[in-house]
Amino acid sequence: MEVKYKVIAKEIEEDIIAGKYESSKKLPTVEELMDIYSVSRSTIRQAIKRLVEMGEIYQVQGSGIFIRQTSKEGYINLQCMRGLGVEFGAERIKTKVLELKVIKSDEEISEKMKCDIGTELYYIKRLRYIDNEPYIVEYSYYNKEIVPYINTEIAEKSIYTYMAESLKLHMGFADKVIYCEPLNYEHSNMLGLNEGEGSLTIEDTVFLTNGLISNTSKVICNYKYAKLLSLANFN
Amino acid sequence: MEVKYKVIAKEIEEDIIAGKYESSKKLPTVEELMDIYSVSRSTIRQAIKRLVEMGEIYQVQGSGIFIRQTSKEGYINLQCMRGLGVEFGAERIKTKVLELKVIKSDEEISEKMKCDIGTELYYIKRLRYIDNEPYIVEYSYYNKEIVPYINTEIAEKSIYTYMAESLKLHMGFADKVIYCEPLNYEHSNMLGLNEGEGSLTIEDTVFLTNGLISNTSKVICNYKYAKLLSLANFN
DNA sequence: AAGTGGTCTAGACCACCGT
DNA sequence: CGGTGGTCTAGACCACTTC
Repeated sequence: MEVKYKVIAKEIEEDIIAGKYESSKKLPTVEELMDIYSVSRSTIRQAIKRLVEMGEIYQVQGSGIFIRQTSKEGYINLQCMRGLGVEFGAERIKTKVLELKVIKSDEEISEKMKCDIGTELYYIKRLRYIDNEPYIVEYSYYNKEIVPYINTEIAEKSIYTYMAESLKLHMGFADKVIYCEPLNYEHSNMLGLNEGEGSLTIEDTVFLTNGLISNTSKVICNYKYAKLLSLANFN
Repeated sequence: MEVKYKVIAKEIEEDIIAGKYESSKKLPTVEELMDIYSVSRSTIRQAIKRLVEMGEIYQVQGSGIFIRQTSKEGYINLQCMRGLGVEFGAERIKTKVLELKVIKSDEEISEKMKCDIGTELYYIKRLRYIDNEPYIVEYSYYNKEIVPYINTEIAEKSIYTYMAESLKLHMGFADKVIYCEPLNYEHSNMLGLNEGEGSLTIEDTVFLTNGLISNTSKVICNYKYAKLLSLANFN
């Protein structure tokens, strides 16, 4: 994170959040930013590109760099994986670990996680609350060769934070499949809804930067509270 | 689209689809690609970056560029806006235009489209089928100052194609909010489902490259057929 | 140690927007 | 036409993986 363009992107982002450009909705020009940060054009453009991808700003050729005024409040951001705690603030999220055990991968999971059948996996079932309302039911599998140890205490907090900060794993990217499925009896009970009502469901496959799959999850969301946000581009 | 890095990205993508790297799952090195296309390092890196964003490949520092083996078959891709016809093939999609008229923007829509109250808008309601199964109900509003003319014939095909190719509009990016909502009586009938069942719903706001909003839509999807795909990154 | 991707520089020229 | 972003080049050095 100590590379220049990431630091500059972060500083610009903080300026935006602090309201520095609130009046004009416009950032300094690329040239001005080069002067401000004493770096080359391409470094500025890398920083800007990062902010464009994060949905903070957009660029108009010949005109300038403008602030993108999309409220991200209350939405689960699909572009950038951070975990619920980071997204909403750890104090709003409570987690109950319902099951946590080591299992051996069967054919179906091996297919998804591209691992051998019989590979040891952590299987974790959690119920997570937001502002004390049942929010999601989550089933997840972690490859024990990559994540050698998880206990209840860790699973009650953020497993992603644990993986990144304690295990120093480099998480790279994730595939997410999103669909709607009728709730079964158990899940409807857990979420305080009725059987047969819809659920917003997300299936995640998480890859390390080296391309290995660390975990897969199925997340069943309470449709009353869960809203996702995605920022698309035309190509 | 005639810029070098986009052309190169397209060629590499076609090679991938054609199965050129199927055995190794690995692309040539950046250096080799520079030679192959006779361009500079940064042009190759721009092309590669584009393919990374599209979820085609991933890079591992010190190791190489690898093919990302995610099946995109049958999913609506959230990253890149193309319209259903392009996504699934125009022959699989049929569209029935249920309503098409010019209205004046009220407070609620003006808020969403950041236009003045009273601005003329096209209001279009469509039912779209995939493989002859009812797939989505769509309500959309187009700013008439930007899209001055739409008729039923156009709305039966792809409005996006019309905007890009006939009107030469430069579509830039879009916000998408995704949630699940119980179907009302009318929509359940239209989709051949039961009232109260869930629906996967997407609210789109589409921006031109200059930051103006051309249209907003609410798309109610048949949960039995609609699956979305999103590719996330850790930052 | 060799190979390969990641960051950064300095500079040139092009394309588009607004006055 | 001046201002501003978009593309491209050539080259240097760093960081990580692999052997």
